[in-house]
Amino acid sequence: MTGVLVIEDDDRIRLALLLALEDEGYRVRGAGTAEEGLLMQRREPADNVLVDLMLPGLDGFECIRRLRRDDDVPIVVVSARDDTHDIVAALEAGADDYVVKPVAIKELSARLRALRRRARATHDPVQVLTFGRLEISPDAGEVRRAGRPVPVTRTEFRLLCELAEHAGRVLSRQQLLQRVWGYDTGDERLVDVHVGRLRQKIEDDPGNPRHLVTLRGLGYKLTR
Amino acid sequence: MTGVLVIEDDDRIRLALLLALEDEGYRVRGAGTAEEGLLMQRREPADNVLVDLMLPGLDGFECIRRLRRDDDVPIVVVSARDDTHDIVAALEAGADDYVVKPVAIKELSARLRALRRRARATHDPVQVLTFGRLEISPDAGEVRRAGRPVPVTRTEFRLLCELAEHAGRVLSRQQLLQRVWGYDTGDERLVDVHVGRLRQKIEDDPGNPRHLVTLRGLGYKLTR
DNA sequence: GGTTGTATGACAGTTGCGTGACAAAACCGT
DNA sequence: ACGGTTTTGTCACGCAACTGTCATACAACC
Repeated sequence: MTGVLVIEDDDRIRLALLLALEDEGYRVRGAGTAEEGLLMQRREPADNVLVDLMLPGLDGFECIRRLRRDDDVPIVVVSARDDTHDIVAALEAGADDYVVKPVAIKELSARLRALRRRARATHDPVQVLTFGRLEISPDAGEVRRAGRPVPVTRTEFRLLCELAEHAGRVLSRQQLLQRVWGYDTGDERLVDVHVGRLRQKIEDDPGNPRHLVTLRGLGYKLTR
Repeated sequence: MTGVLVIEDDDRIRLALLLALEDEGYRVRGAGTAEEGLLMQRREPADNVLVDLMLPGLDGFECIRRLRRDDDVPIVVVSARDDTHDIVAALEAGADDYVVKPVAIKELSARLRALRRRARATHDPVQVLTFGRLEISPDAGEVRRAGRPVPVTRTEFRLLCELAEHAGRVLSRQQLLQRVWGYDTGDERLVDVHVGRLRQKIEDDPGNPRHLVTLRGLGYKLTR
Protein backbone atom coordinates (compact mmCIF):
# COMPACT_ATOMS: atom_id res chain seq x y z
CA MET A 1 0.00 0.00 0.00
CA THR A 2 1.30 3.39 -0.87
CA GLY A 3 1.46 6.28 1.54
CA VAL A 4 0.49 9.86 0.89
CA LEU A 5 1.37 12.88 2.98
CA VAL A 6 -0.97 15.86 2.74
CA ILE A 7 0.43 19.24 3.76
CA GLU A 8 -2.45 21.69 3.99
CA ASP A 9 -3.29 24.19 6.68
CA ASP A 10 -7.05 24.29 6.26
CA ASP A 11 -8.27 21.56 8.61
CA ARG A 12 -11.49 20.97 6.75
CA ILE A 13 -9.86 20.55 3.37
CA ARG A 14 -7.04 18.45 4.76
CA LEU A 15 -9.45 16.13 6.48
CA ALA A 16 -11.59 15.85 3.38
CA LEU A 17 -8.55 15.00 1.25
CA LEU A 18 -7.28 12.48 3.74
CA LEU A 19 -10.60 10.73 3.98
CA ALA A 20 -11.08 10.66 0.24
CA LEU A 21 -7.59 9.34 -0.38
CA GLU A 22 -7.98 6.74 2.31
CA ASP A 23 -11.10 5.68 0.54
CA GLU A 24 -9.07 5.27 -2.63
CA GLY A 25 -6.86 2.82 -0.78
CA TYR A 26 -3.95 5.01 0.25
CA ARG A 27 -2.29 4.99 3.60
CA VAL A 28 -2.57 8.65 4.56
CA ARG A 29 -1.18 11.17 6.99
CA GLY A 30 -1.53 14.90 7.26
CA ALA A 31 0.39 17.94 8.37
CA GLY A 32 -0.89 21.47 8.99
CA THR A 33 2.36 23.30 8.35
CA ALA A 34 5.34 22.97 6.05
CA GLU A 35 7.66 22.42 8.98
CA GLU A 36 5.57 19.62 10.34
CA GLY A 37 5.27 18.05 6.91
CA LEU A 38 8.99 18.19 6.25
CA LEU A 39 9.67 16.56 9.57
CA MET A 40 7.16 13.81 8.94
CA GLN A 41 8.53 13.16 5.51
CA ARG A 42 12.04 12.97 6.84
CA ARG A 43 11.09 10.65 9.63
CA GLU A 44 8.92 8.30 7.68
CA PRO A 45 8.85 9.01 3.96
CA ALA A 46 5.57 8.72 2.11
CA ASP A 47 5.44 7.71 -1.54
CA ASN A 48 3.70 10.91 -2.57
CA VAL A 49 3.31 14.36 -1.11
CA LEU A 50 0.40 16.69 -1.71
CA VAL A 51 1.11 20.24 -0.76
CA ASP A 52 -0.89 23.43 -0.64
CA LEU A 53 0.82 26.63 -1.71
CA MET A 54 -0.55 28.95 0.90
CA LEU A 55 0.81 27.79 4.19
CA PRO A 56 1.50 29.71 7.37
CA GLY A 57 5.19 30.17 8.11
CA LEU A 58 7.26 28.44 5.46
CA ASP A 59 5.28 28.77 2.23
CA GLY A 60 4.51 26.07 -0.26
CA PHE A 61 7.28 26.93 -2.73
CA GLU A 62 9.93 26.74 -0.07
CA CYS A 63 8.38 23.58 1.24
CA ILE A 64 8.66 22.02 -2.21
CA ARG A 65 12.28 23.04 -2.54
CA ARG A 66 13.14 21.49 0.80
CA LEU A 67 11.25 18.31 0.13
CA ARG A 68 13.07 18.08 -3.15
CA ARG A 69 16.41 18.64 -1.51
CA ASP A 70 15.97 15.62 0.74
CA ASP A 71 14.22 13.31 -1.48
CA ASP A 72 12.96 12.44 -4.89
CA VAL A 73 9.40 11.90 -3.78
CA PRO A 74 6.73 12.87 -6.32
CA ILE A 75 5.14 16.15 -5.28
CA VAL A 76 1.72 17.36 -6.34
CA VAL A 77 0.60 20.88 -5.61
CA VAL A 78 -3.04 21.26 -4.73
CA SER A 79 -3.88 24.93 -4.78
CA ALA A 80 -6.90 27.19 -5.06
CA ARG A 81 -5.00 29.55 -7.34
CA ASP A 82 -4.94 28.79 -11.02
CA ASP A 83 -2.61 31.59 -11.95
CA THR A 84 -0.09 30.58 -14.62
CA HIS A 85 2.62 32.33 -12.72
CA ASP A 86 2.05 30.20 -9.63
CA ILE A 87 1.88 27.02 -11.65
CA VAL A 88 5.16 27.73 -13.38
CA ALA A 89 6.83 28.75 -10.14
CA ALA A 90 5.68 25.63 -8.33
CA LEU A 91 6.84 23.35 -11.12
CA GLU A 92 10.15 25.20 -11.28
CA ALA A 93 10.54 24.75 -7.55
CA GLY A 94 10.43 21.02 -8.11
CA ALA A 95 6.79 20.01 -8.06
CA ASP A 96 5.74 17.29 -10.47
CA ASP A 97 2.15 18.27 -10.97
CA TYR A 98 -0.24 21.06 -10.12
CA VAL A 99 -3.96 20.70 -9.73
CA VAL A 100 -6.48 23.37 -8.93
CA LYS A 101 -8.95 23.06 -6.07
CA PRO A 102 -11.57 21.84 -5.98
CA VAL A 103 -10.29 18.65 -7.55
CA ALA A 104 -12.08 15.41 -8.32
CA ILE A 105 -10.58 12.75 -6.14
CA LYS A 106 -10.58 10.28 -9.00
CA GLU A 107 -8.49 12.63 -11.06
CA LEU A 108 -6.09 13.24 -8.21
CA SER A 109 -5.75 9.55 -7.66
CA ALA A 110 -5.10 8.93 -11.35
CA ARG A 111 -2.46 11.66 -11.40
CA LEU A 112 -0.76 10.14 -8.39
CA ARG A 113 -0.70 6.79 -10.10
CA ALA A 114 0.73 8.25 -13.29
CA LEU A 115 3.40 9.97 -11.28
CA ARG A 116 4.35 6.90 -9.35
CA ARG A 117 4.62 4.94 -12.54
CA ARG A 118 7.33 7.35 -13.60
CA ALA A 119 9.01 7.59 -10.24
CA ARG A 120 9.07 3.88 -9.69
CA ALA A 121 11.20 3.29 -12.73
CA THR A 122 13.98 5.36 -11.17
CA HIS A 123 14.37 3.62 -7.92
CA ASP A 124 12.99 0.19 -8.22
CA PRO A 125 13.80 -0.35 -4.60
CA VAL A 126 14.61 -3.87 -3.62
CA GLN A 127 12.40 -4.86 -0.76
CA VAL A 128 14.16 -6.08 2.35
CA LEU A 129 12.39 -7.72 5.23
CA THR A 130 14.27 -7.49 8.49
CA PHE A 131 14.07 -9.77 11.49
CA GLY A 132 16.66 -8.71 13.98
CA ARG A 133 19.94 -9.29 12.20
CA LEU A 134 18.29 -11.46 9.64
CA GLU A 135 17.50 -9.86 6.29
CA ILE A 136 15.44 -11.31 3.50
CA SER A 137 15.22 -9.85 -0.01
CA PRO A 138 12.58 -11.71 -1.94
CA ASP A 139 13.49 -9.81 -5.11
CA ALA A 140 17.17 -10.42 -4.88
CA GLY A 141 16.70 -14.01 -3.82
CA GLU A 142 19.00 -13.35 -0.96
CA VAL A 143 19.15 -14.01 2.74
CA ARG A 144 21.64 -12.35 5.04
CA ARG A 145 22.53 -12.94 8.64
CA ALA A 146 24.39 -10.11 10.31
CA GLY A 147 25.11 -8.74 6.85
CA ARG A 148 26.65 -11.95 5.54
CA PRO A 149 24.92 -13.80 2.74
CA VAL A 150 23.49 -17.14 3.75
CA PRO A 151 23.19 -19.76 1.03
CA VAL A 152 19.70 -21.19 1.11
CA THR A 153 18.08 -23.56 -1.32
CA ARG A 154 15.04 -22.71 -3.34
CA THR A 155 12.62 -24.52 -1.08
CA GLU A 156 14.14 -23.05 2.02
CA PHE A 157 13.95 -19.63 0.44
CA ARG A 158 10.33 -19.99 -0.50
CA LEU A 159 9.50 -21.27 2.93
CA LEU A 160 11.31 -18.41 4.56
CA CYS A 161 9.61 -15.84 2.35
CA GLU A 162 6.26 -17.34 3.09
CA LEU A 163 6.89 -17.12 6.80
CA ALA A 164 8.35 -13.64 6.48
CA GLU A 165 5.38 -12.43 4.54
CA HIS A 166 3.15 -13.41 7.41
CA ALA A 167 5.61 -12.38 10.06
CA GLY A 168 4.43 -12.93 13.59
CA ARG A 169 1.57 -15.16 12.58
CA VAL A 170 1.49 -18.91 12.92
CA LEU A 171 1.33 -20.89 9.76
CA SER A 172 0.22 -24.48 10.02
CA ARG A 173 2.14 -27.21 8.27
CA GLN A 174 -0.83 -27.64 5.99
CA GLN A 175 -0.74 -24.00 4.99
CA LEU A 176 2.96 -24.14 4.34
CA LEU A 177 2.69 -27.33 2.33
CA GLN A 178 -0.01 -25.68 0.31
CA ARG A 179 1.78 -22.40 -0.27
CA VAL A 180 5.36 -23.49 -0.67
CA TRP A 181 4.97 -26.86 -2.27
CA GLY A 182 1.53 -26.50 -3.79
CA TYR A 183 0.57 -29.82 -2.23
CA ASP A 184 -3.02 -30.14 -1.21
CA THR A 185 -2.08 -33.15 0.75
CA GLY A 186 1.16 -34.68 1.85
CA ASP A 187 3.41 -35.57 4.68
CA GLU A 188 3.59 -32.73 7.13
CA ARG A 189 6.93 -34.02 8.40
CA LEU A 190 8.39 -32.61 5.23
CA VAL A 191 7.91 -29.12 6.59
CA ASP A 192 9.72 -30.01 9.80
CA VAL A 193 12.74 -31.16 7.91
CA HIS A 194 13.05 -27.98 5.93
CA VAL A 195 12.40 -25.80 8.93
CA GLY A 196 15.20 -27.65 10.65
CA ARG A 197 17.59 -27.10 7.78
CA LEU A 198 16.64 -23.47 7.63
CA ARG A 199 17.33 -23.05 11.32
CA GLN A 200 20.79 -24.44 10.95
CA LYS A 201 21.47 -21.64 8.52
CA ILE A 202 19.68 -18.62 9.89
CA GLU A 203 19.66 -19.04 13.64
CA ASP A 204 22.59 -18.24 15.88
CA ASP A 205 21.68 -21.16 18.10
CA PRO A 206 19.61 -23.56 16.03
CA GLY A 207 18.69 -25.45 19.18
CA ASN A 208 17.07 -22.38 20.68
CA PRO A 209 15.54 -20.63 17.72
CA ARG A 210 14.82 -16.94 18.19
CA HIS A 211 13.15 -16.17 14.90
CA LEU A 212 11.83 -19.34 13.39
CA VAL A 213 9.89 -20.68 16.32
CA THR A 214 7.72 -23.74 16.75
CA LEU A 215 4.25 -23.50 18.17
CA ARG A 216 3.56 -26.96 19.33
CA GLY A 217 0.47 -28.36 17.72
CA LEU A 218 -0.06 -25.27 15.59
CA GLY A 219 2.84 -24.77 13.26
CA TYR A 220 5.67 -22.30 12.80
CA LYS A 221 6.08 -18.59 12.79
CA LEU A 222 8.79 -16.07 12.13
CA THR A 223 9.29 -13.35 14.72
CA ARG A 224 11.44 -10.23 14.88
CA MET B 1 17.64 21.04 -27.73
CA THR B 2 14.66 18.92 -26.96
CA GLY B 3 12.09 17.89 -29.49
CA VAL B 4 8.34 17.93 -29.12
CA LEU B 5 5.83 16.16 -31.28
CA VAL B 6 2.34 17.64 -31.39
CA ILE B 7 -0.47 15.36 -32.49
CA GLU B 8 -3.54 17.50 -33.07
CA ASP B 9 -5.97 17.48 -35.94
CA ASP B 10 -7.07 21.12 -35.82
CA ASP B 11 -4.59 22.86 -38.09
CA ARG B 12 -4.96 26.24 -36.46
CA ILE B 13 -4.39 24.97 -32.94
CA ARG B 14 -1.54 22.70 -34.00
CA LEU B 15 0.21 25.53 -35.75
CA ALA B 16 -0.31 27.84 -32.80
CA LEU B 17 1.12 25.27 -30.43
CA LEU B 18 4.06 24.55 -32.66
CA LEU B 19 4.92 28.20 -33.06
CA ALA B 20 4.58 28.91 -29.37
CA LEU B 21 6.69 25.91 -28.41
CA GLU B 22 9.29 26.81 -30.97
CA ASP B 23 9.39 30.20 -29.39
CA GLU B 24 10.07 28.53 -26.06
CA GLY B 25 13.12 26.92 -27.60
CA TYR B 26 11.83 23.50 -28.54
CA ARG B 27 12.53 21.71 -31.75
CA VAL B 28 9.01 20.95 -32.92
CA ARG B 29 7.11 18.83 -35.38
CA GLY B 30 3.45 18.17 -35.88
CA ALA B 31 1.07 15.45 -36.98
CA GLY B 32 -2.59 15.74 -37.92
CA THR B 33 -3.59 12.16 -37.12
CA ALA B 34 -2.65 9.51 -34.59
CA GLU B 35 -1.33 7.24 -37.31
CA GLU B 36 0.94 9.90 -38.66
CA GLY B 37 2.12 10.80 -35.19
CA LEU B 38 2.89 7.22 -34.27
CA LEU B 39 4.88 6.80 -37.42
CA MET B 40 6.85 9.95 -36.84
CA GLN B 41 7.58 9.01 -33.28
CA ARG B 42 8.74 5.61 -34.29
CA ARG B 43 10.95 6.95 -37.03
CA GLU B 44 12.52 9.78 -35.11
CA PRO B 45 11.53 9.86 -31.46
CA ALA B 46 10.83 13.22 -29.85
CA ASP B 47 11.50 13.85 -26.16
CA ASN B 48 7.88 14.76 -25.48
CA VAL B 49 4.60 14.13 -27.15
CA LEU B 50 1.56 16.37 -26.92
CA VAL B 51 -1.60 14.69 -28.01
CA ASP B 52 -5.17 15.79 -28.46
CA LEU B 53 -7.90 13.37 -27.45
CA MET B 54 -10.30 13.95 -30.28
CA LEU B 55 -8.57 12.76 -33.39
CA PRO B 56 -10.00 11.42 -36.60
CA GLY B 57 -9.44 7.69 -37.09
CA LEU B 58 -7.45 6.30 -34.18
CA ASP B 59 -8.53 8.29 -31.15
CA GLY B 60 -6.29 9.88 -28.55
CA PHE B 61 -6.61 7.12 -25.97
CA GLU B 62 -5.55 4.46 -28.39
CA CYS B 63 -2.81 6.70 -29.63
CA ILE B 64 -1.47 7.02 -26.09
CA ARG B 65 -1.57 3.31 -25.55
CA ARG B 66 0.40 2.67 -28.73
CA LEU B 67 2.94 5.35 -28.00
CA ARG B 68 3.39 3.86 -24.59
CA ARG B 69 3.81 0.40 -25.98
CA ASP B 70 6.78 1.45 -28.10
CA ASP B 71 8.40 3.86 -25.87
CA ASP B 72 8.63 5.53 -22.50
CA VAL B 73 8.32 9.04 -23.87
CA PRO B 74 6.52 11.54 -21.61
CA ILE B 75 3.04 12.14 -22.97
CA VAL B 76 0.92 15.19 -22.25
CA VAL B 77 -2.70 15.30 -23.26
CA VAL B 78 -3.93 18.67 -24.42
CA SER B 79 -7.67 18.52 -24.65
CA ALA B 80 -10.65 20.86 -24.72
CA ARG B 81 -12.59 18.55 -22.44
CA ASP B 82 -12.12 18.90 -18.71
CA ASP B 83 -14.27 15.97 -17.77
CA THR B 84 -12.86 13.93 -14.88
CA HIS B 85 -13.71 10.76 -16.67
CA ASP B 86 -11.59 11.71 -19.67
CA ILE B 87 -8.71 12.80 -17.49
CA VAL B 88 -8.68 9.56 -15.57
CA ALA B 89 -9.00 7.49 -18.73
CA ALA B 90 -6.14 9.31 -20.42
CA LEU B 91 -3.85 8.92 -17.44
CA GLU B 92 -4.79 5.27 -17.13
CA ALA B 93 -3.97 4.80 -20.79
CA GLY B 94 -0.44 5.92 -20.00
CA ALA B 95 -0.42 9.69 -20.29
CA ASP B 96 1.74 11.57 -17.80
CA ASP B 97 -0.17 14.81 -17.65
CA TYR B 98 -3.41 16.33 -18.85
CA VAL B 99 -4.00 20.00 -19.49
CA VAL B 100 -7.15 21.69 -20.62
CA LYS B 101 -7.26 23.98 -23.62
CA PRO B 102 -6.77 26.83 -23.87
CA VAL B 103 -3.50 26.50 -22.05
CA ALA B 104 -0.89 29.10 -21.22
CA ILE B 105 2.22 28.21 -23.12
CA LYS B 106 4.38 29.05 -20.13
CA GLU B 107 2.49 26.53 -18.05
CA LEU B 108 2.73 23.90 -20.73
CA SER B 109 6.42 24.50 -21.05
CA ALA B 110 6.90 24.24 -17.28
CA ARG B 111 4.94 21.02 -17.20
CA LEU B 112 7.06 19.59 -19.98
CA ARG B 113 10.19 20.51 -18.08
CA ALA B 114 8.91 18.93 -14.87
CA LEU B 115 8.08 15.81 -16.79
CA ARG B 116 11.44 15.61 -18.46
CA ARG B 117 13.14 16.01 -15.13
CA ARG B 118 11.39 12.85 -14.02
CA ALA B 119 11.90 11.02 -17.24
CA ARG B 120 15.54 11.93 -17.37
CA ALA B 121 16.02 10.63 -13.87
CA THR B 122 14.91 7.28 -15.17
CA HIS B 123 16.77 7.31 -18.43
CA ASP B 124 19.92 9.30 -18.56
CA PRO B 125 21.79 7.55 -15.83
CA VAL B 126 21.26 4.41 -17.84
CA GLN B 127 24.06 5.55 -20.07
CA VAL B 128 26.69 3.54 -18.31
CA LEU B 129 25.95 0.81 -15.84
CA THR B 130 28.86 -0.22 -13.72
CA PHE B 131 29.37 -3.52 -12.01
CA GLY B 132 32.76 -3.56 -10.44
CA ARG B 133 35.15 -3.32 -13.36
CA LEU B 134 32.44 -4.22 -15.78
CA GLU B 135 30.81 -1.39 -17.71
CA ILE B 136 27.74 -1.60 -19.88
CA SER B 137 26.53 1.18 -22.17
CA PRO B 138 23.12 0.18 -23.41
CA ASP B 139 22.96 3.21 -25.69
CA ALA B 140 26.39 2.76 -27.16
CA GLY B 141 25.93 -0.97 -27.41
CA GLU B 142 29.20 -1.51 -25.68
CA VAL B 143 30.57 -3.65 -22.91
CA ARG B 144 33.89 -3.07 -21.24
CA ARG B 145 35.83 -5.08 -18.75
CA ALA B 146 38.53 -3.19 -16.91
CA GLY B 147 38.30 -0.52 -19.59
CA ARG B 148 38.84 -2.92 -22.47
CA PRO B 149 36.01 -3.46 -24.93
CA VAL B 150 34.50 -6.90 -24.83
CA PRO B 151 32.99 -8.22 -28.03
CA VAL B 152 29.55 -9.58 -27.27
CA THR B 153 26.92 -10.75 -29.68
CA ARG B 154 23.53 -9.14 -29.96
CA THR B 155 21.73 -11.72 -27.89
CA GLU B 156 24.38 -11.70 -25.25
CA PHE B 157 24.16 -7.94 -25.15
CA ARG B 158 20.41 -7.90 -24.79
CA LEU B 159 20.60 -10.50 -22.08
CA LEU B 160 23.23 -8.53 -20.26
CA CYS B 161 21.26 -5.30 -20.52
CA GLU B 162 18.15 -6.97 -19.26
CA LEU B 163 20.01 -8.28 -16.26
CA ALA B 164 21.77 -4.97 -15.73
CA GLU B 165 18.54 -3.04 -15.87
CA HIS B 166 17.27 -5.10 -12.97
CA ALA B 167 20.57 -5.22 -11.19
CA GLY B 168 20.47 -7.13 -7.97
CA ARG B 169 17.21 -8.88 -8.72
CA VAL B 170 16.70 -12.41 -9.73
CA LEU B 171 15.24 -12.92 -13.15
CA SER B 172 13.81 -16.32 -13.88
CA ARG B 173 14.62 -18.10 -17.10
CA GLN B 174 11.04 -17.55 -18.12
CA GLN B 175 11.31 -13.83 -17.61
CA LEU B 176 14.54 -13.69 -19.56
CA LEU B 177 13.16 -15.77 -22.39
CA GLN B 178 10.20 -13.45 -22.52
CA ARG B 179 12.17 -10.23 -22.38
CA VAL B 180 15.21 -11.04 -24.42
CA TRP B 181 13.82 -13.46 -26.95
CA GLY B 182 10.16 -12.53 -26.84
CA TYR B 183 9.28 -16.19 -26.41
CA ASP B 184 6.22 -16.90 -24.36
CA THR B 185 7.28 -20.45 -24.18
CA GLY B 186 10.41 -22.32 -25.00
CA ASP B 187 13.35 -24.26 -23.75
CA GLU B 188 14.72 -22.60 -20.68
CA ARG B 189 18.09 -24.21 -21.22
CA LEU B 190 18.65 -21.73 -23.99
CA VAL B 191 19.17 -19.12 -21.34
CA ASP B 192 21.79 -21.22 -19.60
CA VAL B 193 23.82 -21.54 -22.73
CA HIS B 194 23.92 -17.82 -23.35
CA VAL B 195 24.63 -17.06 -19.73
CA GLY B 196 27.52 -19.46 -19.97
CA ARG B 197 28.88 -17.77 -23.07
CA LEU B 198 28.46 -14.38 -21.50
CA ARG B 199 30.38 -15.49 -18.46
CA GLN B 200 33.29 -16.59 -20.55
CA LYS B 201 33.54 -13.03 -21.77
CA ILE B 202 32.73 -10.84 -18.82
CA GLU B 203 33.90 -12.75 -15.79
CA ASP B 204 37.49 -12.89 -14.61
CA ASP B 205 36.98 -16.47 -13.51
CA PRO B 206 34.03 -17.86 -15.44
CA GLY B 207 33.96 -20.86 -13.16
CA ASN B 208 33.39 -18.65 -10.12
CA PRO B 209 31.22 -15.85 -11.44
CA ARG B 210 31.23 -12.69 -9.35
CA HIS B 211 28.68 -10.68 -11.24
CA LEU B 212 26.50 -12.95 -13.27
CA VAL B 213 25.46 -15.35 -10.59
CA THR B 214 23.14 -18.32 -10.61
CA LEU B 215 20.45 -18.71 -8.02
CA ARG B 216 19.65 -22.34 -8.20
CA GLY B 217 16.01 -22.92 -8.87
CA LEU B 218 15.31 -19.22 -9.20
CA GLY B 219 17.25 -17.83 -12.12
CA TYR B 220 20.12 -15.45 -12.66
CA LYS B 221 21.02 -12.02 -11.42
CA LEU B 222 23.71 -9.46 -12.00
CA THR B 223 25.40 -8.04 -8.92
CA ARG B 224 27.92 -5.28 -8.33
C1' DG C 1 5.09 -42.98 32.43
C1' DG C 2 2.74 -42.99 28.43
C1' DT C 3 1.48 -40.44 24.55
C1' DT C 4 1.88 -37.14 21.21
C1' DG C 5 4.37 -34.01 18.70
C1' DT C 6 8.99 -32.34 17.11
C1' DA C 7 14.13 -32.42 15.83
C1' DT C 8 17.73 -34.41 13.27
C1' DG C 9 21.00 -37.40 10.78
C1' DA C 10 21.61 -40.47 6.99
C1' DC C 11 20.58 -41.87 2.38
C1' DA C 12 19.15 -42.62 -2.34
C1' DG C 13 16.75 -40.70 -6.01
C1' DT C 14 15.99 -36.64 -8.46
C1' DT C 15 16.66 -32.20 -10.22
C1' DG C 16 19.19 -28.34 -11.92
C1' DC C 17 23.15 -26.49 -13.98
C1' DG C 18 27.48 -26.00 -16.83
C1' DT C 19 29.67 -27.36 -20.84
C1' DG C 20 31.34 -29.02 -25.26
C1' DA C 21 29.86 -30.54 -29.72
C1' DC C 22 27.17 -29.76 -33.67
C1' DA C 23 23.96 -28.21 -37.18
C1' DA C 24 21.02 -24.63 -38.72
C1' DA C 25 20.51 -19.88 -39.48
C1' DA C 26 21.90 -15.30 -40.05
C1' DC C 27 25.24 -12.22 -41.58
C1' DC C 28 28.56 -10.04 -44.66
C1' DG C 29 31.60 -8.72 -48.13
C1' DT C 30 32.33 -9.66 -52.81
C1' DA D 1 23.80 -15.08 -55.77
C1' DC D 2 27.68 -17.04 -53.47
C1' DG D 3 30.84 -18.84 -50.05
C1' DG D 4 32.92 -18.12 -45.82
C1' DT D 5 32.27 -16.60 -41.10
C1' DT D 6 29.84 -15.68 -37.05
C1' DT D 7 25.99 -16.39 -34.28
C1' DT D 8 22.25 -19.08 -32.58
C1' DG D 9 19.63 -22.86 -30.79
C1' DT D 10 19.54 -27.95 -29.62
C1' DC D 11 21.23 -31.87 -27.49
C1' DA D 12 23.49 -35.06 -24.40
C1' DC D 13 26.37 -35.94 -20.66
C1' DG D 14 28.35 -35.43 -16.09
C1' DC D 15 28.64 -33.35 -11.84
C1' DA D 16 27.03 -31.19 -7.85
C1' DA D 17 23.35 -29.82 -5.13
C1' DC D 18 18.86 -30.53 -3.49
C1' DT D 19 14.73 -33.10 -2.04
C1' DG D 20 11.82 -36.18 0.30
C1' DT D 21 11.64 -40.35 3.16
C1' DC D 22 12.63 -42.83 7.01
C1' DA D 23 14.29 -44.17 11.45
C1' DT D 24 15.59 -42.75 15.63
C1' DA D 25 16.16 -39.64 19.39
C1' DC D 26 14.32 -36.00 21.99
C1' DA D 27 10.91 -32.76 24.27
C1' DA D 28 6.45 -31.39 25.83
C1' DC D 29 2.13 -32.40 27.60
C1' DC D 30 -1.35 -35.02 30.28
